[in-house]
Order: sequence, then structure tokens, then C-alpha cells
Amino acid sequence: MSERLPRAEAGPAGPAAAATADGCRPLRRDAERNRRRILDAARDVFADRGFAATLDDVAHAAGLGVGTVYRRFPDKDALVEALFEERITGLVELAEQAALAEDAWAGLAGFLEAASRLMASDRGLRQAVMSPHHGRAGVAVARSQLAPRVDGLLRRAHESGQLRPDVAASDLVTTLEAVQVAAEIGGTAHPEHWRRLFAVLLDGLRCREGGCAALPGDPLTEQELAEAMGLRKTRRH
Amino acid sequence: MSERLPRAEAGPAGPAAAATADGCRPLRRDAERNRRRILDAARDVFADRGFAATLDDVAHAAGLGVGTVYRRFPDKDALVEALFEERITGLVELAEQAALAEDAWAGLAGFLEAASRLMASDRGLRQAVMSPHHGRAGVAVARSQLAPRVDGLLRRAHESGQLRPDVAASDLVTTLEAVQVAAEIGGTAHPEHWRRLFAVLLDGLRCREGGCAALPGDPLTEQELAEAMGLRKTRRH
Amino acid sequence: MSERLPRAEAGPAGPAAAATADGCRPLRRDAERNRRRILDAARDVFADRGFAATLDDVAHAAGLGVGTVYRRFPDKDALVEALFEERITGLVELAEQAALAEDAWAGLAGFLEAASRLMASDRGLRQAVMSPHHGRAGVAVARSQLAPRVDGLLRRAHESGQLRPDVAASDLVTTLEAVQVAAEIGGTAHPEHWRRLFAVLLDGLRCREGGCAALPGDPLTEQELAEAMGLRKTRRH
Amino acid sequence: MSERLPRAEAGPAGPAAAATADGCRPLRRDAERNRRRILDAARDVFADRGFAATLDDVAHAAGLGVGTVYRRFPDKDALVEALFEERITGLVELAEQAALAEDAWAGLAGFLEAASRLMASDRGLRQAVMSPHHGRAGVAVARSQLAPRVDGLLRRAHESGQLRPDVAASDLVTTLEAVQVAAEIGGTAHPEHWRRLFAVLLDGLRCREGGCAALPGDPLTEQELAEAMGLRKTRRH
DNA sequence: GATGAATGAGTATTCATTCAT
DNA sequence: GATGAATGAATACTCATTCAT
Repeated sequence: MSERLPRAEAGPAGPAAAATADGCRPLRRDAERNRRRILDAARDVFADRGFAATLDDVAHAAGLGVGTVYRRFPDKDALVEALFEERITGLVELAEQAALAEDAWAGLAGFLEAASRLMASDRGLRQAVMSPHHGRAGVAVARSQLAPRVDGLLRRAHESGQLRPDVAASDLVTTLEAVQVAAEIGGTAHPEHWRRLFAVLLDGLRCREGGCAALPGDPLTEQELAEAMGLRKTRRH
Repeated sequence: MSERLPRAEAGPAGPAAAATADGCRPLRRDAERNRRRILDAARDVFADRGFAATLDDVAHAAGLGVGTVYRRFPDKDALVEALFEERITGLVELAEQAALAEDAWAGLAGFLEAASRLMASDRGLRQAVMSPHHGRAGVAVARSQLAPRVDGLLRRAHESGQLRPDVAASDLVTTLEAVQVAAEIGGTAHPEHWRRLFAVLLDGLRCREGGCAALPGDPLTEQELAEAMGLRKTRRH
Repeated sequence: MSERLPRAEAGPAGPAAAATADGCRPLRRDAERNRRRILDAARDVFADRGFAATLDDVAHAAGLGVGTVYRRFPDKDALVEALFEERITGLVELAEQAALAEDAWAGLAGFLEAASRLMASDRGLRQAVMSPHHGRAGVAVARSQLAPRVDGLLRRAHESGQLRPDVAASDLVTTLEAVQVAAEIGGTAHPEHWRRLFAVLLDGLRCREGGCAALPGDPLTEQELAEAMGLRKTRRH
Repeated sequence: MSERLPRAEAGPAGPAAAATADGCRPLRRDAERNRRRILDAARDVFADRGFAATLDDVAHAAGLGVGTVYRRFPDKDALVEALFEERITGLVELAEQAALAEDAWAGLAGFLEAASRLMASDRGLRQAVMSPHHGRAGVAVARSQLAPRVDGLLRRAHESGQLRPDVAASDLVTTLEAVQVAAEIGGTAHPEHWRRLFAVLLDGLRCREGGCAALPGDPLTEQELAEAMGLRKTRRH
């Protein structure tokens, strides 16, 4: 609908070059600056008060008018989605770094921990993660970038025999979300509270000496997971 | 001028022992029936659409007018609280049954599983558990009934050496909440999805052969936990 | 519509005698008692919180159910009206006593003062006096009883030459209402505050040495006054 | 993040001096126009139907949406207050003009009359004057501007020996309010009815030949008056 | 008759979104 | 482009009045 984030970070030429050949016109410098301001403000405001915060509040925190926010993001959900995308992008980076780890288990565990920490520090993101995303395209795209990386980590861990054999990607997602609730419980008063649950989960995921019981039922497929997370019934008005 | 009209304090046999837990005069038969209808409708409606559902919706689902709902419950939160209390009461019963188990670990694990199943089946309850309760008295009371039972299960399990040594009551609460997210992810399409996470958690909680690493940080005290769960920022969405 | 107050205080036989010959069936003993309770409670409650008080509050204060209030008074306004009527009846008595005074001026002044005191002590009544009465019949009747008495006092005072010549009955009503605002301002913190305005008004009403200027315009006729007081636009809902 | 966007603090010439009294940034032209519309509509609507009128009604009368009204005035009381302030401002002007009168008594009487006329013509204002203001800051400020002017008029009148010696400022306020009831009684059918009471009051306030009795009790202090007028119990009807 | 439960239209207020300046 | 004013549907809650128990 309006200018969607131009993933054009590709070249060192940066977004300043007007109307580049890649067909995806970058935002004007000031527009880009506003976009950032909004995103930053949104993160702060949502982190502080959850999604209940109004866009007026976000705009105000960004030092901009609401109208400007709407110029950048078609609606509130789109803003949330953008925030979400950013984070998934962050996770992609984490996953890439984790893939470099010597030890497969260390890689996976490191990724899970880093991802948890990232998400635990941002209440807005937590809510975004746990709220309806109604299958926005952007999120799907971002997720599709993350999935193969996580699969890679997973495969290596399985191959090394350190990970409980029937753990699937969807189980990791569930795990990460679970950690978020713990973070929510800890709140700002106990910002490291999630680590306790995380430790338990990690131990539970590791393959132990005498082998371990199979996980019950089947894991969700990537498709099922996407649906499950995208289709949570909304309400709003 | 005069006090609340006492109507029929005559015999200890009173007109039906259907009083609410707070010891107030029992509701008239029809009122009691409607109270139930409201509670049932609320569970359904909230389960279906989350707390965003309006009380008008609940009333309608119960086949009653909004006014009636407000007569029974001073406000939306009070209704939620009542739902919540009911469930905690259910948990108390589960804990009592679990206390009878031969094996300490089986008792604890059985309780956690039963509690998880109970909560997993009710989206409204899940949201209630994860929403602000702002320290409503009723919830505090209900919780205070549950706490000692859980402590008992916990102590026995610790004594039997089967439970990871530094697991505290607050960790169990966190665990249960974590299972709820899994249930939320599974939704109605995959109603048993939570069991996978549950299995992982249970294994993580169990004491293993070679001992296991201490959980990081300190557990939340009962007080801190209550605050954490009562103070989550409120309102909307 | 329902049993209207049976002005049957006429005989010493009292209202206990069932179905007396006067054709106005008196209320059953308990019904009468409830009526009184309601009226008393209503006076207290309205005096305390003004008309904003709900009928539930009144009923509760009377130790009765709302239904009972509605059995006695068709609606809230009717209750107010009954209160009002009672007061007018009180004023009639005051006027009758005042008529016995030696001095004409003393009689009038005494009546105004007594009436003011009576009204000043009752916030509910003040509001009733100053609120829309929508021309309820009962009030009209009561007023019609008061009017001739006041006229009598007025005539005597005029004849004695002590009262400003062009003061009419409607001016006295206006005067009394003015005193009520003063009482309202004084509130319970300064319950005698109205007396200051009252003193000023009384001096202003008295005929002075060198004569005094005519009052501007024409006084309201009894009819106009009734309309004016009955037709104040309402709102309610 | 950043502060309220300062937009054009550039020159002291600022974009139109149409600021509201509180020194805030001036409203945009159209906003100012709507503010006026709202105020005017509110005056009309309240004058016509009293405060019971809804803000929806006011908005509609102003040809605007409710939201607009709420954007300008945080709540109903604030709108009332604004109306009230405007009028007090009007009274301040009247008092200033009255201070210029040759004769002290003429000055005071002239002020009282002009003020009465102003208020008598506006039912909404009358109700505002007689309703709870709960000590809103704006009213306090406005009142604090009026007080010294009235005191000045009062002092001059006392010094000239034409005013009853123990008349205090609070008595004048009471007087003005009393006149309003008279206006209320007269309604639109008899718009000059209040003048009769006014005449009586004025004569009562004037010092007469043979001296006059002291007013009973003590006048209210400025503080007491403010409390009395601010603390009238609130809400509905 | 008495009771209080049920009703639902009515009110103040919020906030995502649009649009004139 | 940016701004913030305008909009109005939506929501929680109240209370006069009716009616089943």
C-alpha cells in the first residue's frame, strides 16, 4: 500500500541514492529518519505500556504527528509487524552467528539463549509475538528467512546426538514463547527471571544418558505453526 | 435507617446452601442459576474471543441483559476474577488428590499435568491467568488456599530426591504458565500440542543421575510472585 | 394510579379503621408504615446526596426492597412530589400560625422565616422546589391550599402599611426560593448562612420612611407562577 | 524521545495571538473556530435543557463530532468550566467598568445589575454557577481575578457610607446567586422577572437613614465560599 | 403484598483512522 | 510532506422501572 521497508540494505551505496536501479525506491532521507524514530519510539512505548498504548502516544514519543506515523505505516498492526520483522531479522543474525559455533549443542543453546534475551528485554515484542499477526505478509517473509537457519542449527544438533531426537523446529518456537511468559512474569522487577525456566527447558531438551522418552504427539509442521500463530482470533473493536 | 433486611435468618437450614464462598446471604434460586449461566457464558465467550469480548456479548450469550451481569459482578474484572477463582478452586482439588499419590514425584507430576490439562482446555482461563488481576481480594484468598498444597507437594518431591533441588513454588507457577502459551499456540486445532512442551519441562525439572546445575538467580518469593502477577500493566487489547 | 395519599387525617378515628365511609380507602396499617419509612428515608437520602440518589438507595435506607417503593409511588417523581406536598402542608401550618400574630408584619416575617428555616434544613426539598415538577396534580392541590393563607398574610401586611406596596404573592415565593440558594451555598458547613440574605431581603421588603420605589414590571400571577415552576424544562434520560 | 515538537517558536510574532488564557500554544485557526462553535453551542444547549444535555447533543448542535468536543475539553465538566470562566471574565470587565463610576454606590449597584443581567440571560451559566465546580484550577484563577475588583467596589461603597456596614464579598455572591433563581423562575416567558427581586435586594443592601440591624452570623471568608461552591455534591440530574 | 432480580436504553469517554491546513 | 484536528463507532457501566418468585 505505502512504501514498505525496502530491504535494499544490499549495497554500500546506502539508501541515500535516489531512485536506484533495483526498482525499489528508497525513502527520502528524512522519511527514513522518521521511520526510524517511529520504530524506536514504538518499541519504547509498547515495551512500557504494551499494545494498549495509542498511536498518538507513539507519535508524540517520536516527536512527530500521528499523521506522519500513518504516512509511514498503513495502520497500527503494520507498525507492530514492522517491529516484529526487525526482531526476526535480529534473530536471523543470531542464528547465523550460532551456526558458526564449534559445538552443535552450544550453537543451538546459544541461539536459544540469545534469542530469549533479545525478546525478554522488550515487552512490546513479547506482546507482538503472542498477539494475533493475522498472517501479514511481511512477517511470513521474515519468518521464511529464519526457518532455514533454525533448521540448520537443529539438524546439526540432532546429528551430534546431543538434542532430544524428536524435537522439531516448532518445538523450539514453542520453547521461545514459553520463555517469554516467564519474562513477562519477571517483568522489569526481575529481568532475569526467565533464565530459570530457560535452564529447565534446556535441560529438558538435551539428550540424556539413558535416552529419553519420545515427545507425545506430532510436532507442528511449519505450515501448521504459521497458521496457529497467524490465526489466533483477534478482536479489536 | 434499618439494616439490610435479614429475611429468613430463621433457621440454620436457610433456603439452600448455594451461597457464594464469601459467606454472604445465598442468592435466590433464579439468581444463582443466572450467575452460573453468566459464568458459563463468560467462559465460552472469553475462550472464544479472549478478554476483548464485551460484557454485552457475554450477557447475550447467557441469554440475559447486561444489567444482570452487572448486578452479579461489579465490573468486567470481577467476572474474570470469579472465573479465575473457580479455576483455582479446581486446582486446589487437584492438588489435594495429588497429595495422596504413593510416589512423591508422581504426585507432583500428576498435579502439574492435571492442572495443565485443565487450563489448556480453556482459553479464557489462560488469559485470566496471564492478565492483570490487580490484587483483587478474591484471587488472593484463592491463591492462599492453593499455595500450601503446592508447597506440600513440592516438599515431598524434594525430600524424595526426585525433584531438581532448587525448584521453588514460583518456578512451578512459571512452568504452568509456560505450558499455557504452548496451549495457546496449539489452539483448538492441536489441542494436545502443549504436551510436548510439558514433557520437556517435566524432564527438565526432574533430578538426573549426575546431578544437575543450579538454576540461575533466586526464585521469586510468594510475595514477589503475587506482585508480579498482579501488577502487569492493564487495559485493552 | 395507585393509592394516593388519603388526606384522611380528618377525624380522630385515624387511618386504622378499614374502608371508612369517606370513600378513600386508607392504606393498611403496614402499608402506611412503609409509606412513612420510604418518605423518611427519601428525605434523608435526598437531603444528603440530592436527587442523584437512586431509588435503590432510598429503598435500602428504608429497609425495604425497591419493589415496595414502586408499589407505594408510581415513579421517582411521584415520591419527590409526595415529599414536596408534605412540606407544603407544613408551610400551610406555618402560615396558619403566622396568621394569629398580633402584628401583621411580624406575622408575615415570622412565616417567611419559619418557612425558610424549614426548607433550609432539607437539601432534598430544596432541590425539589427548584426542580421541575411537571405540573403534577398533587403539588397543585397542595399549593392551592397554601395560596390563600399566604394571600391573607400578605393582605394584612399591606393593610398595615408595613410591607412594600407592590409586593405580590409571587414575589414572596421568589424570595423563599432565593433564600434556598443561600442555604445551598451555606451547605451543612454553614447552616445559618441563609439568614444573612434573609435579613437583607426582609429589610428590602419592608416599607421604609420616605416610601420606596415601585418594583419593576408586573408580578407573576398565580397562574404564571405555577406554570413557571411547573414547566421548567426537564431532562432525565 | 524528543519533546513536544516546537513548530515555529521562531519569532515572537507567533502565528496569531489567539492563544487561550493559559499561555499554551495558540490553536490552529480552524481549531479555534471550532472551539468557539463548541462553546457557543454548549451555551445554547445547556441554556435550553440544562446540564443534563449530553455532549453528543452539544457536538451535534455545533455541527461537529463528539470526538472533537473531547479533543478540546477533556470532559464535560471542563467544558462547563470553560463556559464559566468566560463568564467570570465578563464579570471582571463589568467590575472594571463599574469601578469608574463617579458614585461608589452607583458603581456597586451598577455592577450587580449588569452582572445579574448577564447571568440571567443564560440558563447554562446559571446552572454552571450553581453546580459543583470541584475546585477546577481554571475557575479558581478566574475567580481570583474577580475577587479584588469586587473587593474594591465593596470598599468604596463602604467608605461612602451607602452600603450596609457588614456586607461582605460573600454576601454579594450570595445575592447574585439569589437573583439567578429569580431568573430561573421567570424563565424565558418572563425574562425580566428577576428585576423585582433584585430591586428588593438592592434596597436591603443599602444603608438606610436610621441605621440598620447587623446581619446575623459571620460572612463566609473567600476560602469558605470557594469551598462551599466547589464542594456541592455532584452528579446527575 | 413484599422482594430483589432482570432489563436495556442512555451516558461519558476513548482511539484508530482520515483529511484539511 | 508533515501536522494535528476531526470523526464516530465502540465500550463499560448506571439506574429507572418491570416482573417472577
